Amino acid sequence: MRFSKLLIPTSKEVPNDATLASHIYLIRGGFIQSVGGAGLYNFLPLGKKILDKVRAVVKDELDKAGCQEVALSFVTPANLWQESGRLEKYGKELLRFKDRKDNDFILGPTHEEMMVNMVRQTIKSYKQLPLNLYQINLKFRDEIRPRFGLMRGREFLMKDGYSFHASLEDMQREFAYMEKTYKKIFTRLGLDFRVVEADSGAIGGSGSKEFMVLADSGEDTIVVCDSCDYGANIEAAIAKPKVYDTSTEVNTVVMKALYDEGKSSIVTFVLPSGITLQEVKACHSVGANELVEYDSSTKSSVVVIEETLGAAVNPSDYDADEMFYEDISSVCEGDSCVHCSGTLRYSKGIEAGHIFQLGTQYSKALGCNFLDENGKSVPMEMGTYGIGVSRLLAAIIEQNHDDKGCIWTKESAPFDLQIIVSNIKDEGQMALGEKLYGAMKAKGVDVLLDDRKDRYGAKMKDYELIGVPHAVVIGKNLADGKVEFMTRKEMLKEEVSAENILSFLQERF
RNA sequence: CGGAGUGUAGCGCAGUCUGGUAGCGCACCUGGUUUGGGACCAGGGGGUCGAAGGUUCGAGUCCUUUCACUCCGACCA
Repeated sequence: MRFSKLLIPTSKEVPNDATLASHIYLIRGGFIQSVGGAGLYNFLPLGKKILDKVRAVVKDELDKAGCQEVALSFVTPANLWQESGRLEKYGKELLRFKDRKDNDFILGPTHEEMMVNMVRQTIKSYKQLPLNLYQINLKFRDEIRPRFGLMRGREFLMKDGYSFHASLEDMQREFAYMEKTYKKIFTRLGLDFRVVEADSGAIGGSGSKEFMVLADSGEDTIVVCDSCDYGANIEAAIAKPKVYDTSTEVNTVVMKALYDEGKSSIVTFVLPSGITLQEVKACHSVGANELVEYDSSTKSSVVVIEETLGAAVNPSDYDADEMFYEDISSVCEGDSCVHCSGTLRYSKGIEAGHIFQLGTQYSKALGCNFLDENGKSVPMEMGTYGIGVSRLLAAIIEQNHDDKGCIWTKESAPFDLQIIVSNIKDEGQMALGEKLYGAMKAKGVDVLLDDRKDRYGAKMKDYELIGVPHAVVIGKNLADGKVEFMTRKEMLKEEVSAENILSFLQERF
């Protein structure tokens, strides 16, 4: 590709709403463009190219793992969501609309219903199982507050996969296999990540693991052990129980627990003083949909006591209809790891993938059954597996940038090599540039030739901003028979003689 | 949904208090000079001032309504 023909509006100006490096550089580098609607972006040629490369890595590994790609209709009939019960549960994040005949539709934020619908129409026997289907398609979530560019957009590209099994054991086998496959994907993309135990949120299900790209700008707090590979989202993290006795001071937190159909109850949580309530754990302990702040002296109907307090509290101090012990504490930095007694630390992560053991939640609700060996009709065991493909672009930059711009990893780079001709009016420089460009292209190397009229400085700034891994600079040193080979990371420059540069490149690429 | 702000050229902003010819920087077009770290000179194009209504001889500016966006918070595979 010739730079002079490329649609890539790079800019010196930082968009005034951008705070994250990925947001700033993706816009400044001309990869994406704001559309004006909150959380909506256009992908310009280079952004689209990177998106496709990341997508290709995901697809390649999944296909190798025996998954099959499909494409589900983006517009989803609302009645499927009615069947699963999620139409009410999902709330305002779900974009709903009507067609001309006044039928209800939604834009899919995730496609369990659609995929289950597809499978229940085609799979009837255990002999057809297992099956792992996925798609890489646009999703829409009407986020309360979209922000951070591609990190939390409303429209985004997600890979969502679903597996169907005749037994729980087979589903768990596939779950473990997907974890392995995901590790390969993130490793190929050059990311530093951690697999952590997670809360499964609105999708539901039991076992769930998140793939966290480690970055200070991440929105999630994860707990990691410094001596083994234990990691968990703060919402699901556990630590080695601490020991308390009757001298321990306790605090109480009163909250209102909300349930389906507008039901609610007042709950008192009892914790050692100095320990914060982990709201997600607390929410699960009472089986509620949500906990909200509540300040009143009304009598609580339920009392939940942090389980490690044990005999350190006297249950008769509390008056309630129901009382039980449960782990409701936030893990603190410095706590001990349950697996190896190592020290736990907080870290920030970007959730780039999430895998769940769904079980039969959706297959039961939607009647996705098959006949087992005994001719009995039973619901399929399911797993579900997501990767935020467009978010990965942001995650790659969050982890790979400097104060000058992007530093794309090998498999995500928009080009393999950039050839910078410092002064295109210098015939010698331009001729060598064209020669290298032609030779590299012929070899199948994806190369960008900067043949613009601009000066050296402008071209270098754009090179640094765009972040192609390597470049050849043909400039005034050509008069002495020398050119430079540059590596974007650390901006290392190697002097190579103009005579040898072609064979040098032939060896490197 | 609470709190705070902002809507003026593709982008970033001034002008609004105190009503009187629509401005600046970047980007863009033409010509010339320049070519190792975002060049310079000269000339030029581009605007329903978010929208609707009102006050006024006259509204970007004042009043009313409305829409959108941004930030902080709550929320969130």
